[in-house]
Amino acid sequence: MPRHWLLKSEPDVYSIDDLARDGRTFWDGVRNYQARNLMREMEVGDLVLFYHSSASPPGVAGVARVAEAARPDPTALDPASPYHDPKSTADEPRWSGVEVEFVERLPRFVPLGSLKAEPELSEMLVTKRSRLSVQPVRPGEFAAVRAMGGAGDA
DNA sequence: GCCAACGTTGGC
DNA sequence: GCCAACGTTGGC
Repeated sequence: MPRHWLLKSEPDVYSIDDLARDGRTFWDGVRNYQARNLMREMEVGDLVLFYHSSASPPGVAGVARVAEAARPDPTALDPASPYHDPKSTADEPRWSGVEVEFVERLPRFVPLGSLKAEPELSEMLVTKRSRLSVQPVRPGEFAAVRAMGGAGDA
């Protein structure tokens, strides 16, 4: 059984439409240890809610899938990258990312306010831990959000 | 643009 | 190891 996750991206930087255009992308730039550790747990085939943060409104825009498990994030070693981390080295990479692929754009965007208003989702982390950019999602939560977004059977 | 929440850094 | 200072995230 695949696990389920939520990944946040600012749509001004990289949106679900960008992923739809690209087909797949390497999820780089995560610089939080808890988020990194969660990404390292991801396995190929795991399903991802694609969340637009710092948007108006914020919310879930689509679904992606883990295409490749975690590997070192090369932007940490690149001095020209905004994600450069001088404490990361090639021998001991500090940060990781995963490859994700586009699955679907939800027919209806599911705003954060709707997630918060749904009793079934009262324990969902995105409604409580607003600053964690990579989150585990329960199977029931994943299904409920897809249904709220008007998606058909998977 | 503001600010609350919260993660990280670094002095001691 | 503590904790103050600081920086960042992200909702509003």
